[in-house]
Amino acid sequence: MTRRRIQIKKIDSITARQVTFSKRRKGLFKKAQELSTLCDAEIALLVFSSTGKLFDYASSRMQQVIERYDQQSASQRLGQSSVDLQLEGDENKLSKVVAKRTREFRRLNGEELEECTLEELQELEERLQRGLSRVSKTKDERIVKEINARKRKGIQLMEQNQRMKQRLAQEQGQSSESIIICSSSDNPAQDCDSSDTSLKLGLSLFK
Amino acid sequence: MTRRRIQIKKIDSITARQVTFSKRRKGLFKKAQELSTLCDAEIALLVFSSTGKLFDYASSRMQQVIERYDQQSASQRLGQSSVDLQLEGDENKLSKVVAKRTREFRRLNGEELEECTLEELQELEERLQRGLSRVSKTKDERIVKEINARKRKGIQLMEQNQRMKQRLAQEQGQSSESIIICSSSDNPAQDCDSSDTSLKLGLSLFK
DNA sequence: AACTATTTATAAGA
DNA sequence: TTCTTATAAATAGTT
Repeated sequence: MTRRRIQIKKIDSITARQVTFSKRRKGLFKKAQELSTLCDAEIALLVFSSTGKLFDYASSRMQQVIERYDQQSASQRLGQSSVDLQLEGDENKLSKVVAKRTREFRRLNGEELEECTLEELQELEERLQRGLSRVSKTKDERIVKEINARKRKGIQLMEQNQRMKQRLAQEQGQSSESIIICSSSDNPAQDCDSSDTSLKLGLSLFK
Repeated sequence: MTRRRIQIKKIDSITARQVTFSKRRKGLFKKAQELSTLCDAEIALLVFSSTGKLFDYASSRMQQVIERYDQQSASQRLGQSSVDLQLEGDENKLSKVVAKRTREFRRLNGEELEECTLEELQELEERLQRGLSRVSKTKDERIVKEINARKRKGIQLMEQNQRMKQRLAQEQGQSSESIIICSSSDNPAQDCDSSDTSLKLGLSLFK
């Protein structure tokens, strides 16, 4: 951007890279502050140098901005229907986020539990219990929901089969062919009730 | 920065502000990308417009950069040893970090639990159970440790008392004064065993 | 969304 | 690192 134009690719020379990093970082932070002030925007900027040093700027409290981002991006992701997510094959994104957070959380426990006071441990214990009960409750609700969904779907399919069987019976009465279409029980609800619950703990069957 | 110089303060005109926001935001993001590429820096940039719209850039995965920031800033805060922290009365820092993580974690659950698949819920449940049992175990160990410490301390104190009582008995045998020093039981261990356990759940007694 | 006169940012050099 | 300076890039005001 001056004496001569440069290519935007990693600078080979370490010293030149450091100099450029220093200069451009300063410029970037200035621009961020200006944008925040001029346009009343909430901005967070995190920069790690190649040597690992952290430089950060936030127009308000960093944690506040990050939390706002987490919320926003979460609701953006929730904006799409879960069906779309699954169709796009992105269903693992959420599970990865959850897993990472959980790992982080456990790492924190593993490393720092010894440093906690009794009060902190009790608080943590209570929170984990609350979290666990909420997760368990949601899981149970989900199981019931999936069972019911399967039951309904089964009933629909059975009804369709019944109708088709009747229709075919009429047509085949004309062509005098035998009717062997639906070999399962004639009670769809019972049919679904007796299905193995462990199946419902596998991947959703209707995505 | 062009036709004429401007003051860096909030732009009054809403439309002018929006135009400037759009232009400068574009410039800022470009600069961020360039810095990342040229200097091999890991960068995250979060921008919320005054209307609440989110614009973000991250040189790698946003979550990854934010976690690196959290770690960095946490370890900066926890750089001092926990002993020092306690001596300086900063023992609450750790509890705050723990609390923040836990809040984050719970928020994630709260917002996204509905979107989880059954498998994710089961995994979460298991992890929470493991985490909970670890926390409970550590808490119990801590309680036993503190009870034992109090018991030892009590025995020491009682032994001291015994010795002093004897010494005073000798001296006061000379000055013929009465001996009313220690009014508690002569069994220190039992004395401590009967102390209210709830006391041990309060602040550490020996920090 | 385009244009352009200026201001800013900055690459190379000291 | 810091300064200097020629030049590239960004952008305020205008159309």
